[in-house]
Amino acid sequence: MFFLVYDLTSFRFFLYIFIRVFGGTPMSLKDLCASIRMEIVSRNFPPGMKLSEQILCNRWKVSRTPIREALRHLESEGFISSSKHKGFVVTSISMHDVEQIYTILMSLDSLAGRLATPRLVNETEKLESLRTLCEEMKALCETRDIEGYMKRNLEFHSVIFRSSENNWMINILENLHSHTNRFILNALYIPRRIEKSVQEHLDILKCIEKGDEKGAEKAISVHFTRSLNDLRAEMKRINRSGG
Amino acid sequence: MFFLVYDLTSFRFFLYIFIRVFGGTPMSLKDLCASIRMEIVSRNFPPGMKLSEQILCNRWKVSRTPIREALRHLESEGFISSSKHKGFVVTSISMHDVEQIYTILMSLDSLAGRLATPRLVNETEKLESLRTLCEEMKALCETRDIEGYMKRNLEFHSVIFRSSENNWMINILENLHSHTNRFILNALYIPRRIEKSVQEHLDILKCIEKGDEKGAEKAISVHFTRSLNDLRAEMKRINRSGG
DNA sequence: TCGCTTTATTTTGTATACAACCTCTAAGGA
DNA sequence: TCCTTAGAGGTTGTATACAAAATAAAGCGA
Repeated sequence: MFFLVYDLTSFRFFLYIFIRVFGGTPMSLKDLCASIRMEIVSRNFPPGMKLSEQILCNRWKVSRTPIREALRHLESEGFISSSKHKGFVVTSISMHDVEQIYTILMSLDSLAGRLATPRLVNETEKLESLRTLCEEMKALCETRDIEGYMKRNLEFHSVIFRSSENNWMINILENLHSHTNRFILNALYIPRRIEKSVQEHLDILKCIEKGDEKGAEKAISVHFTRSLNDLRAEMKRINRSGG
Repeated sequence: MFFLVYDLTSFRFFLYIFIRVFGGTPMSLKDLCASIRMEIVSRNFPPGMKLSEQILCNRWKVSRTPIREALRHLESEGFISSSKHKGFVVTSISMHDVEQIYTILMSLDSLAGRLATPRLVNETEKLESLRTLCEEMKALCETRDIEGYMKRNLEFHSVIFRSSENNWMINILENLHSHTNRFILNALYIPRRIEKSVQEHLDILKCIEKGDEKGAEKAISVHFTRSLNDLRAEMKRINRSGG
């Protein structure tokens, strides 16, 4: 069936998927890493879960050697931890971690925004995608599709910091964002918060469109400060109702 | 000989060293990683060097499995890169990378300094070690012991950012600093620069002693900005005399 | 001598085998 | 009944074997 769509530019992609689905060739280490990481970030592999090598082997139809290499990689990214002769466990991410990460994001993400602004001003294509993401967020906010909203939110910030053209910063931010995402999806982001968040994204975009570096920096910093504050309040509320 | 010191609480430690020195048991993965990383940071394994698995196996007397796991770890730390069926190569660090890293350090290291200041004010022990490091730097600056100076310099900043008690930040900064160190040792840090640098460290320390968070943040930011500027100038000078 | 092709050797990628260790269970004694 | 402990079973850590790919080398023709 896949072989009929010859005229698609994405033919190679479909072929790739075909091969993956029917298990023709083993996955590359990078794919393997990405797959396991996705399971963790999506909380399919929840915090504290023991990752048995044998089970992972069966699931991805490879031997323990590549599995272990992938796990070591994820370990240094902070998604899992290992202890000798006891194996790998998915790390848990606490509010304490989120506070620490947000402290970094307030500083780094806004710096990335400042660096990205002059590079984004003339990139009509990327500006357009930022606008689209804002509109989608607005719509998803009204239909209360939190999952979809969070995805766009991450994408919005990614587009900006990737334009900073500072690869060291990009790597750090991608890693940190994936960790916060891991927590936030769990904490069921407060619907009330989202309306304000949409407006903050529009403020950021407005600054970037004007080429106002300092403004963008400030707007991003404010956005993360407020997000953290609201997250703190929400955690308190959950803890009160829970205890 | 080691077996006679039964009454020492550190008996197990000596036994450990004994075993290490005479190669009785294989190294732990962590040790292996640290060893290879040290070789890279110290430029014993220079940028561009092909890391043959077999040679590393012979050197550390372990099989390819733990070597590969260690290499994968160093890969995700950015010290080496790999491509399929071609193996591992020590990454090169360019002035471009250093510019990017310093951009991050200006922001993150000063943030860490701000967070660390209130925690350091009452830690007389750590303040004392910072003072000692400053004095040692001054002395090593006069005897023109660049290597020794750089070691104290890194230690000085490490003591500060480790006191931030933000583990995510500490991990990031440790990694970034080890990369800059890799470059700076190569570039033969300018002797003229060092006098100014000593003074800047004293300024930072003074702010911390006073508990002046904002002052410490600013001083660290200034320090890194100037360091980068001087490094830029030095690179230009080298390139001129080289070309 | 140079350049191309084909073969041989080396090196990496993956699977498997074995050893070391952990954990759970159950038997035995108090 | 509870605690301790020996042992079986299972999991991880490391070494090795084999397959696949890349590099080096030899052969061959111009």
